[in-house]
Amino acid sequence: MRQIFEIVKDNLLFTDISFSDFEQMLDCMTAKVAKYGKDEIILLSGDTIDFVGLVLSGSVRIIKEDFEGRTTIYDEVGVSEAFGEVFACVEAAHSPVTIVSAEASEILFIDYRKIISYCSNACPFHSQLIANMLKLVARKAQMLNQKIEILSQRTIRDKLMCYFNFERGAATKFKVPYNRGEMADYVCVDRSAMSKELSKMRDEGLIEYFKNEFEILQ
Amino acid sequence: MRQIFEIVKDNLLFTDISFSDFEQMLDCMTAKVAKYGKDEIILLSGDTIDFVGLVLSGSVRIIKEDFEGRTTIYDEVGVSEAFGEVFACVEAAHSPVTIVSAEASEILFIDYRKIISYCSNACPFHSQLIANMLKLVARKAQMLNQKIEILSQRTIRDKLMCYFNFERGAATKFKVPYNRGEMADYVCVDRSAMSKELSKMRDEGLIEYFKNEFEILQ
DNA sequence: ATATTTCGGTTGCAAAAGCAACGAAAGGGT
DNA sequence: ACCCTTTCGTTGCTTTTGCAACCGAAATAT
Repeated sequence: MRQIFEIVKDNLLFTDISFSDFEQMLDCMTAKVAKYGKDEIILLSGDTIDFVGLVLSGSVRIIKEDFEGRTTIYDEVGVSEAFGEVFACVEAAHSPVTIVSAEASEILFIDYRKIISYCSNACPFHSQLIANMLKLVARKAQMLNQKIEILSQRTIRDKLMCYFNFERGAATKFKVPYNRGEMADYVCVDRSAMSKELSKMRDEGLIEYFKNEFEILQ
Repeated sequence: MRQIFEIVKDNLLFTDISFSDFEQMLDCMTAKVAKYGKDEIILLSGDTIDFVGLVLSGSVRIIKEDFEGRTTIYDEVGVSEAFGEVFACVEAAHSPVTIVSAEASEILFIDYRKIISYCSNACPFHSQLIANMLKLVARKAQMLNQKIEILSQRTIRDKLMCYFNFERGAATKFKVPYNRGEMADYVCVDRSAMSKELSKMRDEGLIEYFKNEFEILQ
């Protein structure tokens, strides 16, 4: 329990929530932990989603499978990060996305309704929790905006540079959580075309890379 | 005042807020109404954004200007709808987007901080307001997801069909709020290429259209 | 160690998209 | 009514992208 708290306490959802609050919360919220192996499906597109998931170890991916087998990677969610908040909050009957574990992972599930509705025990931290949830969802919306900015670029090169700029932050060297095929799915272009473009960019002295490590050369 | 309430009361932000609550709110929230002519800039990218805007009449657009003059239309916001919530909620120092009036418009601005922080008057509706705000932002995030789905399509035709499917709902005939150039900016493709594709789709008996009115055939 | 699968770069070709320019039609203002 | 601007379809051309296939290297399993 203490371990779990140590992992998730930095998440926006638990801002100003103490350990004792947390203990009480999990009690009154029918939270549960589940383990998944690599590439296991956590939630299938079309299922109802009424929980918020918190990654305790490993990582999960939000993906969408095209009716013709093509998959788009929406996002990757790492340790202490949350997923499912948005769909839970709009109380969408059916999830438009599928969620899979990208590696062996442990997930803490919290019933969404218990977060947003005041419980009968009148826990004093509920209003704090809702305010936190607001921040969390807003942050997610901001991430989605970034993704839109990437996808609105017209050429593969521009998409890549835009993505790299978000990923790098202030650093010039950075790692991406995807291999080539996955990165192509993330920026929604053909893998071989992307590979071609990356080579060209390296030839022109724009970037340098090795495996999933990239460097922007000024 | 009553007029304003009649316009915005259907917005998610005011679910379960009565008129008397609303009156009290605007008092304690330093809300103000402003008028804009067509194509006036309401907020310039880079400015700080600490308000939620509610469209009382007309409509506004969320756009992003590329450093090389190209503009992308993120979204169009009509009467009784809100904008700015996301950026206000993440307390982003600088807005990544520009907001312009698409036509003559009246906007109600509400100070964001006054919404999310409990005011000294201990207004009883504040917690309701925060819960509403959560729904609002989650809804916005869902819209962004739809936009990503559109942009993740590889061909112009697929982008258009995806967009049309969101716009049409259950109907086969529907109007879009954009002219051709704007629609091209919205789905992030070249206008002439889009025009070409629309003609082809009409030739193939897929769709029919006249001005900004479209119809999906069978 | 060897077999098998995954990964990633490359190539050639076909399809799609972007770009620039043109012109007709529609719309708005004086 | 006339002029000027905006809108939108069209065309020819160039560039970019997608696609399928291949191959060697690396990773993983047997």
